This record gives sequence, C-alpha cells and structure tokens, in this order.
Amino acid sequence: MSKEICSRTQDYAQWYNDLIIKGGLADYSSVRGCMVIKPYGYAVWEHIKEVLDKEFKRTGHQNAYFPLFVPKSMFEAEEQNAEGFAKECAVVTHYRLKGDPVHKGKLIVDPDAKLEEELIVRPTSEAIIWSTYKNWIQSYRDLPLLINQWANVVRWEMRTRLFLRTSEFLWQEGHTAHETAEEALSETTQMLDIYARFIEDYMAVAVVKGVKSDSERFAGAVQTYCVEALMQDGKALQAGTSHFLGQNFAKAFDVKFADKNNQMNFVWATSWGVSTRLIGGLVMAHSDDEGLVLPPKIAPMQVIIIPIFKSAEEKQTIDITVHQLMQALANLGIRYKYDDSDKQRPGWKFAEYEMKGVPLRVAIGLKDLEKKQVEVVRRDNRTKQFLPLDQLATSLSNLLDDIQQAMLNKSKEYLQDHITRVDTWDDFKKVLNQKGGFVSAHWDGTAETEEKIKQTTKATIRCIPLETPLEEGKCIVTQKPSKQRVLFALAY
RNA sequence: CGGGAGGUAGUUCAGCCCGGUUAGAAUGCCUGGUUUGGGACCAGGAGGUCGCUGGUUCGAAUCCAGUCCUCCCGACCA
Repeated sequence: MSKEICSRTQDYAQWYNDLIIKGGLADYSSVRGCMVIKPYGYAVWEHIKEVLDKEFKRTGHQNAYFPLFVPKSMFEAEEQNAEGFAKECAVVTHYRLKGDPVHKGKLIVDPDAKLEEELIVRPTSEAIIWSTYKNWIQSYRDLPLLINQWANVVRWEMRTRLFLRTSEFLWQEGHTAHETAEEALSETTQMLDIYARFIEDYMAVAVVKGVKSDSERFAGAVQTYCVEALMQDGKALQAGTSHFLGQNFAKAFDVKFADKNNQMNFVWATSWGVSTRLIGGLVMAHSDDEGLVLPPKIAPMQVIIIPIFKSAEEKQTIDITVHQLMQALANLGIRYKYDDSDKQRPGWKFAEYEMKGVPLRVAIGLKDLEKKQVEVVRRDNRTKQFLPLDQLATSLSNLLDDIQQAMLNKSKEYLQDHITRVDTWDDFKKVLNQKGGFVSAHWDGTAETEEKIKQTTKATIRCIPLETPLEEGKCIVTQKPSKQRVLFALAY
C-alpha cells in the first residue's frame, strides 16, 4: 500500500504530483526546475509526436533542426519578442572551466574564457530561424516555406510544476513564411485546427478555440490563436498556440522576396507550437483518485493481460489462450502487455495498472477458460464485464473505441457545464469563486478593464472564442458597449 | 523573487526542542518456504558520508552560519 495517492478533494496539487510520480511518468531531478521524463511518460510524448508529425507532413511541412544557442544580437533583433522573453533567459557567458586553485578537485569558470558575445539558450527559435530564412528566401518560388522543429527550449520560470511549467521542456515549433497575409492567416488557423482536432480526437480533451486579447498575445505576434482546455479543478490550461506574425519578423530580419512582378516584399509569417505541457493537461483532465486515466489512442499500453494461476501447469494452459489473443491484438495494431510475472500477485497488478491508467484490463483464469470467457475491466468507468473468447480481440478493439469516445463525451459535457454566462460583476465573481471554469461575459475590449479584472479576481481572458456568435451587450465592469462575449478563467 | 514547510535506508517518515554506546520504524529489496480472482504471510538477511560546506564542542543527524535542492501559497509567466 505504499503507492496510495492523495485524493483530489484533499489536495488537488498533491494529487497531481502523485499521479505523475507514482504513475511513473516523470521524476524530479536534482536540477532546479527540470524534470526527468521516465519511459512511461516519454512513451506518451512519443505518441503525441507521432500523430502530430504525420499531420504536419500531411499538410506539407518538413522537419529541420536549428541551433540551441542564439547570439544576443540576433535575439534582440525583433524587439517585442526579445522583450517578452528577456526576463526568463538562460545565458551562456563562458566556454571553459578550469581547476580551482583553492579547492583541489573542484572546478571554477575560467575568467579568461569569456565569450565576446553572450549566447542565449533559446526560449523559442524565431530569431535563429528568421536569420536563417533570410538566406533561404529570394523569390516567390521559394514560398511558402513550411518548416517544423522538434526541440527543447529553456525558460527560466520562477515557479515550476511537473509538465505544466518546467525550466526546460520539449515541444515542436512550426515556422512558416508566405507570400500574402491571407495565406499566412489560413496557415495559422489550419494549424490551430490540427491542434484542436488532435487534442479532442486523440487526447479526448474538449477545447475552446479562440484568439488572445492584446495583453495575452505572443510577444512579436499580430494575432495569437489558441486552444484552451479546462481542468478538473476548474482552472483553464492553454494547450496550444498558433501565431500570425504578420511581417514583424520579416522586417526585423530583412526577409524579402521578389514577387512575379519583380517587386520586393516582406514575407508573411506564422509560428505554432505545443509542448510536453499537453501531458500535464492530459493527466489533469481525466485522472481520478485511483490514478491516471489515459485515453486509448495515447496510452502506451492499451490492454493489460493478467493471468490468474496457482501453478506452472495452470499458467501453461492460460498461456495458450493468451498467445492466441496477443496475436489477434497485434494484427489489429493494439498495444498490449502480458504481465505473466509471478513476482506480484494479481491484486497488486490490478492496482498497479489502474495507477498507470491502462484503458483495459483482461484477467484470465482457469474458471474463465472453462466458460470460454475473460474478465474485462474498463479504466475510465471501472466497470467489469465478461466477454466471450470468440472474437475477443475485436471486442476489445471496439471497447477501446468506446472508451475513447466516452472520455471525450465526458470532457465535452464538463466543458459545456463549465462555461457560465454572466451579465453582472457580482455574478462574475460568484461563479469564479464557487463554480470555477470559464465565465462568458461581455468586456469593453480595453486592456485597463482586463487588468482591473485580473487584479481583483486573478481571472484572465483566456480567449475570445472563434465560434461564439456576435451579441450586443454591456461590459460587466464599465457598462460600456460590447459586441461579443469573451471567456475568463483562472489559469495554469 | 517574497512567505511557509521540508531534505535522515530505494520510498514514506520518527529521532532534533533538551548534543553523548553500534541512528530507528514501516514499506520496498535479497534468500527460503507457504501462497496467488483486488495491493499476501512466516523466517532469515542486505541496505544510511543524516542534502552540501564550514563553524561551536572532548563529542554534532541534533546547536550556529552559509549554500544547494524540493513542495505549497503568492508575485511573475506566448
């Protein structure tokens, strides 16, 4: 019983940490703000990568890799972008260590090895990439340039949380260049749609698509599109962003192309990314007090098979049936594991794989074989059923589909139930404090009002939703006219 | 970066206030046996520079100073 996790109601933050650590996704490291992603957690990331990478390539993008370091002069070229990230940059100032003359066996930074120009460890790669694009783009024939990079970035955050905000994290960043604003904008929304579809279809997390307010916009962008998800504690999580960068970076890095009329123009740009933060969202969106609950499409193991036996002979009998099942599962492309170790008893295994969020558990004993059936338990709702051995793999495959769908439906319902329309300032505060979730309210469109709301309630505008109809109304704070409701929430 | 809590066996923790044999417990691990349909039981065994550095002292896990790291709350954060 050493692996019990804290309950959600008792301490939500502790519950989240327990899931990550005891579910085997990641470990704390001895490096400030950085974590070790363990094999089970990395497998989740690999699935995310695999699916998204296919989508990127399907839509014409290619992968490339750019340097980890950005010379300071290059970094500061796009002023807004540089300013936005300046406070959280790791900076390389020296390139050599030497023996400490005072403390034998220790090392000190060699003062003679100071760099002429400091190198910034990338917090994002716009600068290094755009300085490169300058050389790659001359003519409209070079456009569009559609590139994605899978990489690590470093942001020196004041306070870190496993997966949600770590000093170093893994992500992908797409950086594209286009002939026209329209084309760049359509790229921006195309990528946003890919994120939204992925998060809903694979991660089974319902999202709201929208655009950021001025104050929440990416530094250097003209418009930031985002997908926002809602966690079980009623706080919002920005799950992915797609930026329309206008010509800001083209101008900062002097990236021009000759059009068909031989006119020189600045290119139009986008950038878009999702990170390992998605895993944090995945964990918080679905899990319960027994452990992780992973959607089948992302789960490293989709089916765990556990034999119930008393002797080697019994196990041999069970093995025959299980091997047939495994072959059938493999044919259907289902990720399974047969845990036939006799080091742990079945009860221990049940608890362990529940903790790890494996969507389906199949238990097979002699009793079942006599009846030509197996016991199957769903992780999402923990219901138990007996399924006939005949066509079992197909039945399990269907069940996995059911689970995937059920998880998404549950998430959608939760989201819908937690978008609350309010029309008064009192209701706004009340809903935020008591119910949580998104509060849909009219806002006068000014940064001042937004800031005032943030100061008094800590809620921020998560997004101006794309799919909400225009509607005349009055700002809940200033009573000034407003044309559309926006979504407020406490956020991670 | 401010406030709070903490760092002792693989893990969770006790011991510290009030310094003193060989630093304990549970769990995990190893060996043997009995077990096996919801985190088994018995017996034996291995495992710790008490975060690190320095100081006080005859003597430091314990007192003092510094430092590193973690967690929580806040500020900050596309």
